[in-house]
Amino acid sequence: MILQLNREQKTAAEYDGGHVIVLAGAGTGKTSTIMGRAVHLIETGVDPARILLMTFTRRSAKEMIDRLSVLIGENASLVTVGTFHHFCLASMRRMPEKFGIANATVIDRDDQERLMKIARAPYVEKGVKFPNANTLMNSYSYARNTNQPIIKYLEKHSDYDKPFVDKILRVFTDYETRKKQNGYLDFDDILFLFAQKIHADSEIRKIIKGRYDHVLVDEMQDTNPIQWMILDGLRDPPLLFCVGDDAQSIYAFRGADFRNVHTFTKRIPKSKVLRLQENYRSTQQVLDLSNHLLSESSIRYGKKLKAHRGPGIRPKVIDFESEFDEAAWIANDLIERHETGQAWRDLMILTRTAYASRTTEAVLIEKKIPYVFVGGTSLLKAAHVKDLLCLVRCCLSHYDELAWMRYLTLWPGIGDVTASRLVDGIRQCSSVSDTVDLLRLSNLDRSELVQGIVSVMKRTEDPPKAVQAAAEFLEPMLEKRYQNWKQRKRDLYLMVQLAGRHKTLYDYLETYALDPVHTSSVRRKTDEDVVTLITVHSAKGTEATTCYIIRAEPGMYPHFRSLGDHDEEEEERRILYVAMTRAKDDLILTRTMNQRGGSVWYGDMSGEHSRGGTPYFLETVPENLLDSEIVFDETLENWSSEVIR
DNA sequence: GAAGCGTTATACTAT
DNA sequence: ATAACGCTTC
Repeated sequence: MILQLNREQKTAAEYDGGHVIVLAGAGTGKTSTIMGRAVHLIETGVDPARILLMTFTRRSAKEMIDRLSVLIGENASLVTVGTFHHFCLASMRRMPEKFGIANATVIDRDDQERLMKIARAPYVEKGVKFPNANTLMNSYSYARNTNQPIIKYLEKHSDYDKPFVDKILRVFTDYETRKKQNGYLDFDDILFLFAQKIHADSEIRKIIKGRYDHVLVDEMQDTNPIQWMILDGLRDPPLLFCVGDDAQSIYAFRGADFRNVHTFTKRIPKSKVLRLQENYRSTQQVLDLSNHLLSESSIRYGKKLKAHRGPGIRPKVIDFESEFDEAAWIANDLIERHETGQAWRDLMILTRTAYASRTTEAVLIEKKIPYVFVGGTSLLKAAHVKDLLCLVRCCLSHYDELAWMRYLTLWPGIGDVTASRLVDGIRQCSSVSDTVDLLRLSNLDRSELVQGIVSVMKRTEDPPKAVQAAAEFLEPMLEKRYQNWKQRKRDLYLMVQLAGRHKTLYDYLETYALDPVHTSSVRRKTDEDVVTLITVHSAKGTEATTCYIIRAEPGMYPHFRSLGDHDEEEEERRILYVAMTRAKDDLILTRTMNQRGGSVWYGDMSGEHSRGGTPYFLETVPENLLDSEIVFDETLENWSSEVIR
């Protein structure tokens, strides 16, 4: 297959004057240019194994791999492609002793939060407000990703007094201690440890740098300071080829700063800026609306997307009384379009939050419209799958506190208190078989509890057998616990199947901690003709002929939680911009009169005012850019809230 | 009084 | 799906 590149893209792909940043607007062929770069390098004699390609999301990593293998065949598998986290962890696993991670277990966001909850518990007093585990985790993670002392962050981003800040700092210290005791590695540790070593240890730096000649980076605008440190440590001799768009920076909550792409040439000596400006994806009217949105910002993005494809159809906004009406209308519209010849896969529904799409999803199911949900909860986060995996984890280590807590509390009669007492004992053991003896001797009248452990332990050498044993053992108990057991049971046996792809249980658990499998993506084949229901964050880099942006009402864009913080409000603008620029031909925004919208959150009642200027992004759109329509519910079927349950 | 359990309100984005 | 809270049980 041949890659068609325009002049701008070709210049970028074939640039050979050193480090380079390519500023590429939405739809200007970013991915194609990166692909073009890789192909060009290989054609001019670069060993594919000496190319490293880093992305931010698993989704784009997968897309890169797929496209690369179409373009260059077998050579594609020699190129290192992955997310920053994936690359760092894999590099560290190649020399685990040097990084001190020989026995470490990677924990996901869910486990981090549980651990934080445990660390937080002793500091909670009745009647005294204290940030919840999720909030604490966010602050802590943000501070680490931006490489600043947590105390500095708290002083700047909160109005807590000193004793309160001290208390929070103690929680974080406890969290660190517990993490170390358990041998856990959280997502931030993966980047942090790697960044630290590559800077502090010249021997390690030499080894890792020595593996590559070229480092290609996608979505550069989403790099946070730690990721910058990593790139900094990887360059010279490897050359950087970074691609990004300031207007599409939507990961500030993870420490990214869109200004990074502007300061690139200052930070990296002898580097160059190239631009891609021609949009191939959308029609001009879609871009006019998107351009307008950016033009109202206080930030100058210096960007005006020009369509290569001509004027097209004007975007429209439709108002509904309720989210049920909205969902019903969308379902009807999808069916209509499908009947008139559009493939399901050409239709995409974009949502600001996973939660806000619940109603729409329910109607898609009800109307039997085939769809995939991308973003939000993964299979691995589902309670019953966690139950299964915690039993497997217990069998691998007696000091995995989180796994033991979960497994023990599954049993009737064992709550948090009893479980944590038992865990204290278990952690004193020297092995899992020791633990089995301990549990046998303890005066619990729960001898079945031990049977599960023993039965999985016998099979630890054979991952699918071990996972199957765990599933069979837990089934009777979980069946009573969960309502829609038939569906959930399938997930468990899916996990058994997946175990077949791994040689060891350690490998199995680590793979899915970093790359959680999403229910929908496993249940459906990738090329199936289905509608995509997707969070805007996950949708970056994708496109569809017809796009619906649902719940595009006040309170969503900008999201009400960002109100009052100018930078956050502007990030919300970029989120809507990303959503709009996904559409090729048809852009449809839908709104509801939901509680969160209207004056409640923007007006006097809540007391919250936007200080950033524009309170709601679609308030001030000129008529010639956006058609508008109101749909009353007589025209739709009535949807009761019972449908949702 | 401690421990477990059921009820109710509430929910942003992702490696 | 989970946190916080009040209620029941031992």
